Amino acid sequence: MRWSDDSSGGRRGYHHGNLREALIRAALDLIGQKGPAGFTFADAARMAGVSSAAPYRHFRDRDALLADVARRGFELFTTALDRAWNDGRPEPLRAFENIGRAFLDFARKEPAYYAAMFEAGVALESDPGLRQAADDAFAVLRKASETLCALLPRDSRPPALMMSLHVWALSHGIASLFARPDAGRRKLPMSADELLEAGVLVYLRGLGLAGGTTGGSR
Amino acid sequence: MRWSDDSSGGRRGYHHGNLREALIRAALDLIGQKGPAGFTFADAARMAGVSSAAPYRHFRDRDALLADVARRGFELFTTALDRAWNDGRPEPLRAFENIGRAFLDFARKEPAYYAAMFEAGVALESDPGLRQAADDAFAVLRKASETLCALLPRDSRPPALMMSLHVWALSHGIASLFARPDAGRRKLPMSADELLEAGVLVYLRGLGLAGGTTGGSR
DNA sequence: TGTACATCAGTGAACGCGCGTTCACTGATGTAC
DNA sequence: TGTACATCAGTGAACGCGCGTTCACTGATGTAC
Repeated sequence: MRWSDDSSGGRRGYHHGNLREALIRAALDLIGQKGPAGFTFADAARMAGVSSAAPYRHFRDRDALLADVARRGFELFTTALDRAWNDGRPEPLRAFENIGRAFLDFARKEPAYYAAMFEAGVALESDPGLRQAADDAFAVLRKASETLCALLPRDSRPPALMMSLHVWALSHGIASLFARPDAGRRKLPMSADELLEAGVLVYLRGLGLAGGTTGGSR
Repeated sequence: MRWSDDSSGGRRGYHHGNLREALIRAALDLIGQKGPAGFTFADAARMAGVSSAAPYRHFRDRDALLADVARRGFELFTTALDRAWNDGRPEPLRAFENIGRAFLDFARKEPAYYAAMFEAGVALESDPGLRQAADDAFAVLRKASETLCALLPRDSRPPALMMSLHVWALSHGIASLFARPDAGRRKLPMSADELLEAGVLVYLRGLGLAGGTTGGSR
């Protein structure tokens, strides 16, 4: 056991003390700068201030490190979504929209994690717990969808799984097209947040879940 | 001028005759096999059967080749979407759904193009005409959205641009999560096509555009 | 119809570079007694 | 409290490899006259 909070790369002698963490932080930095493809094992070692052989004490190879980053990303993602949902408070519909905002927020504020999770092509099997972590994140949205569905009369309830897949896909689509660092690929008439919120509202209205008519009354 | 249809790499002597095309085909092959990150200039040259210096006669560098692939991808994409829309025939709503199917179809059948277009991180400025080609593809969806919007009474028309962005994002989200070679990341209770069609229907209903109530009547 | 010449699209050898990986090693740490 | 020892997490040198890129070159093609 050791001081687990050796802030950013400062060596304490021969032993690094927290190389595993330092490598992960380095990976995040590098992915943030050059994308998941541009990240190399050697670079991460250099950034952590160790020799290029050192990382092998902690990760089988580059992919193992990436998979670990992705897993952690999903864990943080789950926490963020769960906090946004807040058990459906103050009110399911509003809480549902909060999930959407949290989704985009995460993509924007943690582009490196997001890239490792969704764009690095990491196989979900490459790390024990990665698939589980990804499933956990999705489960938040699924649970929220179920809560919303339960508000409808029993004979007009859409499948909650389908609903959560739709919202998940729409959120990811908006995030990856419009809320990433390489954004500006297309300039929008509104923010990504507004776009997602509007989309989810229209969708929910289509399910009979959100009030209002089509017009401007909001 | 020369026989432009020298099928797949067969040299005809000292001059290749169609190296530019052969390199693009090689790039598509390689991207299809190993993803856009795994594609290298040298590999493309090898696959086309020329020395590693030859590609420089046709492309400034690797990125220029990728950008060209992306541009061509968008051109094919535009054609596919436009054909699916078919000027709104036989009936706008059905034609609109055909666009969605064509979108996923393209992602599935041309994963290499799709990756170059949406996942390779190619800057839209890196090729003259790339941005235009991307805009043209989007314009098909936009035009279709406008046609649908025009079916609504003037005072309850949603902005067509917003509508097309929603459908574009949903389509891309579903394509990139569920309709790619690396799919199986999550197994679905329905096909990607059905998922997208259902999503678009719910969305359109939310706009007041598609008939039916929420229940199972379809 | 032939010849000279400009142009073009290739060659192949060479270079520097950085990556991934292995290896025997060694300094630091923790622990048994 | 001290000492011997096992374990662990690093080093640093070395390797093979493939990539990107440049260079002077040369074979093929097209064209002017």
